[in-house]
Amino acid sequence: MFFRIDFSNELAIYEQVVRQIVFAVAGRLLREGEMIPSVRELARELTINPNTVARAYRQLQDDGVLASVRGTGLIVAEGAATRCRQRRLELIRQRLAQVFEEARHSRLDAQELRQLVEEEFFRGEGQDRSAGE
Amino acid sequence: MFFRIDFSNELAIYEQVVRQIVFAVAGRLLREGEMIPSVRELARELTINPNTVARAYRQLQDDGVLASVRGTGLIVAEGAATRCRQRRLELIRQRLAQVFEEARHSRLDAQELRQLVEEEFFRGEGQDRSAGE
DNA sequence: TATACTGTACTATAACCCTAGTACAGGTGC
DNA sequence: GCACCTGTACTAGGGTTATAGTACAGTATA
Repeated sequence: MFFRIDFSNELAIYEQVVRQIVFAVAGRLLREGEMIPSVRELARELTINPNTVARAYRQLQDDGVLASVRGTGLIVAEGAATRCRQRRLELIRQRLAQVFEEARHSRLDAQELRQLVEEEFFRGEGQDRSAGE
Repeated sequence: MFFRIDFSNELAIYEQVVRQIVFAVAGRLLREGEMIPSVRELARELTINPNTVARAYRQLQDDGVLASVRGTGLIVAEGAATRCRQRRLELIRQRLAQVFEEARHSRLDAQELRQLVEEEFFRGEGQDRSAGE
């Protein structure tokens, strides 16, 4: 699968799972109606506790991203793609705004900030461009 | 003062305080040798617990950013400016890398991402440019 | 029917984060 | 000396996160 957990991240593990599934649906790595990994399977894969995965899945159901098929598993809900795309944009925008605000507030030189942005934007360019859309 | 706490932020409060002081020193809003707000004063101002501020200050001492003057208070340590500038760059770089990686991994269109970056970069341009350096 | 898989729901424990309150040694200024 | 400020160090309790383990109803498959 295409999920990774960053244990040194300040974000809670279950939040990372939620976020990555939202992003995966937004990027059509997961399609509407498609089944997602089971609670136990994903937990094993990420070496985290099944309860933590279950918590993420429950929240994603509340958000309308996932839907339960009794006794079988969870699928990507109908209409989730559009919603996730919207949410992905908001999340990225929010992060960018936060970094820029922080930088400006501490009077980091605009040009220096600009240069940082350019460097990081083009770093890793050409990665994650392989798998067929 | 120039500190603000975002209670909805995933970052722990004491971490936010640490971060903001590092950034303030980097941006010369706090100069070496200058006294910083007392534990109780900052706690009152931010409406958080003095223990939380004390914890942040203790960590900043361990990091060599602050130095204790017994019975009087805490000052910005000698040599802190350079160290904080370095750290600010790393922190910003890290955040940018994270956002870009996330966006690319979910196959957000490069141009769309680029546009988001431009929008947010120039939003708020002209703010935080007032107080005299 | 039996087996093996789903999600879901519990209890319990440990580690943090934050708050609240109290206490004390040390410095400053009247 | 006295009042008032400083940092620092405790105890205690509540909330969240993550872990471990157990249990059960529902579904698919052989």
